[in-house]
Amino acid sequence: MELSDRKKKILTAVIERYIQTGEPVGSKVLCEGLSVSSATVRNEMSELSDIGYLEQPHTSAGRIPSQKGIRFYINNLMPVYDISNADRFSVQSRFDNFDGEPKDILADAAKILSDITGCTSVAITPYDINAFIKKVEMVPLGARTVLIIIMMSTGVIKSKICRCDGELDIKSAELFYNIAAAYFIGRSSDDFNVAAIQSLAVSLGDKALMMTPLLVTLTDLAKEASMCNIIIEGQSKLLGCKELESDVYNIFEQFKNSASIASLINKGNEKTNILIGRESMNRSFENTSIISSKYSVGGRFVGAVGVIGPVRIDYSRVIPNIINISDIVGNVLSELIEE
Amino acid sequence: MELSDRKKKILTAVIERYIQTGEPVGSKVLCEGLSVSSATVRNEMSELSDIGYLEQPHTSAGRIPSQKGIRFYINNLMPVYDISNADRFSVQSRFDNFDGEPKDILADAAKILSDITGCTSVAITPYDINAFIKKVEMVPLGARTVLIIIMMSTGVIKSKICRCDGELDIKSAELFYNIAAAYFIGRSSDDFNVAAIQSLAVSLGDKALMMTPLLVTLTDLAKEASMCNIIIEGQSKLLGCKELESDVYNIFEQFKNSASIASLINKGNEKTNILIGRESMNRSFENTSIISSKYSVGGRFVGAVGVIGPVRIDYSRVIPNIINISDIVGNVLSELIEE
DNA sequence: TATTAGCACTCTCTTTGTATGAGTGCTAAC
DNA sequence: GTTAGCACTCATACAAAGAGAGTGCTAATA
Repeated sequence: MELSDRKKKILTAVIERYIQTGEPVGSKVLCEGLSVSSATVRNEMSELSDIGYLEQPHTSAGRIPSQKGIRFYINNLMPVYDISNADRFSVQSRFDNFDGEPKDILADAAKILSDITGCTSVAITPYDINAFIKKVEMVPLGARTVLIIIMMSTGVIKSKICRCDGELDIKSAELFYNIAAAYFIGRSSDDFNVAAIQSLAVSLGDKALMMTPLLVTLTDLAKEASMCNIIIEGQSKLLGCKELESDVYNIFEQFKNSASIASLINKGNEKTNILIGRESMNRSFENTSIISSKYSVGGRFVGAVGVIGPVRIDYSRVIPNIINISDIVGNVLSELIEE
Repeated sequence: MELSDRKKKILTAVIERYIQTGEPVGSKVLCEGLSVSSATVRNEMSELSDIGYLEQPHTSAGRIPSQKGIRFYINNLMPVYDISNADRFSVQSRFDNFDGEPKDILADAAKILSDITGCTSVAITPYDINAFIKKVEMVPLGARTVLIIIMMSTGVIKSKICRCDGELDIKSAELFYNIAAAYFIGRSSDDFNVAAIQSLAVSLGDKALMMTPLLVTLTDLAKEASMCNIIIEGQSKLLGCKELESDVYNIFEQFKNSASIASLINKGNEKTNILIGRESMNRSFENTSIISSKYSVGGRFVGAVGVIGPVRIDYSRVIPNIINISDIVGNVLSELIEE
């Protein structure tokens, strides 16, 4: 079902105009740019409607692109712009000399992305199924209070306070570090469970009481540090979208479900992923498009950044910006891990 | 301008019914509970309108309370319920054996508060103008990467990654701890500024290059740990409010301005604070009520929790719940500091 | 055969008019 | 001081009419 050049031109014009204005597009305004009469345009549009690329809100309105039409446009018609070097450097410069944890980098990336695109943005902290614990540290903060710190191979750092039943002496601290080195470092959080920790604790004899809270906290930390976090920025941007008015409550509710959002942003194996409306298979997002781009650390995709906006989002402008930021995030994170 | 008992009864009835239904209240429904005719009620309501306690959306509608009327109700008429012991213990139990940092406690408190009240909730992490640095720690994470940890007298803990120009040896680490003990611990973040840190760094001679990033990071951390953070939970609850429909975008924008929200929640010197609509002196919140209660640590108010909802919020139910949670937060935080 | 002008048709949107009903304010009687 | 009665006001719902935008179809044209 190959489209004629003229049909492609008309479909492109309808979509680009609709994205710009949000209004249905009539045959009259289109014929100007095509040097054919409005009747010809009407005939063509009628056929584009027949194959499901355009639809009519009602008989006497112009045409708006269907989600299927937009999909065709993105796959076949959309001009591929790249962002200017100026824009690229301007974003890059905001990450120069970055000092911080992965989640700070992604929070910044989400903020920048939301500013640039005018959309709600989402970022996922690095998640790697092969992630393992790289380092465990413990810092006493009070007589019975210690801060346990964990660093993952992904660069994720987490810390948590732990309160002990008694005072922590040097012997106990040494024991803790030995256990961490023997049972935790180099392992992934899937490798140990509550039962394993308990049997480990029991084997410690009179030190069990002292060690148990520390080991439980460490186990919790490993779990938390292995989970991916999602960061959402610019939620209020969705409130301005008229076509999302009835969805916005449900969308905000969905935002609380990190796993669901993460799976939408992280979908597929390709670097860049575009979900148009119902393609997300999620009722709350049936009128939104979700555009995301994965970032890689050490040659593996470990997370993604993206935006959520109305279906009539400016794809050709937004997509290269998302890719650019995901590349930068990947680079910054990679440098972070190397050290 | 003392109101007659009957006027008080009528004002109370109008307000409580309006809070429940959101609809204007007519004279007919009111006369049933008062054993007078609707005409009498009308006369009384007319006078209550004259003094500005009630208003009419339009001639043939019933009356709704004005913000002034609600203020009078809260100050003089509202029954003061207390929450049941069952409710109190149920909330208390969610904080038993709490392991975590202050901000985790407040995040939990905000979540619980939002669940209980059905409103958007806000919590402020402890802020104390007299706060000082209690402890500084440093943990090496990589050859050139260290994590610097700071603990404030308020119990706030913050950590930040710092990248050094060279490898950190034991001598440098010792020097860092010495400087921290001499210049940072026991001081507040206001006591040092960039200039002071720079002159300090210069005085270190050949160690300056090594120490500067560490000291800059430490200074940043002290600043961050001294600032109060605000936590907002259940934002989407505002989307359900019809009377806030036109304000919700502006409200969400305001939520990004931590200082503005903090000042609203932390207003005044009383433990409990109620801002009805325009009393907040903030256009975005002219149709919302903000109810908050300060929590104290060591006998001083250092933060607050509260809710933001429509002016027709169920004050008599919400207020005691907020107070209860603020008390619990104060207790949990106080225990945390003691250690 | 592809294109186009012309025209009837459809449907939304806005305006106007009318009826309904809830609730009020006022007046005169109790 | 209280109340019954009634005229009045205003929002809301609904129907009818006109304007406007855009279409689909048909017949003429290149």
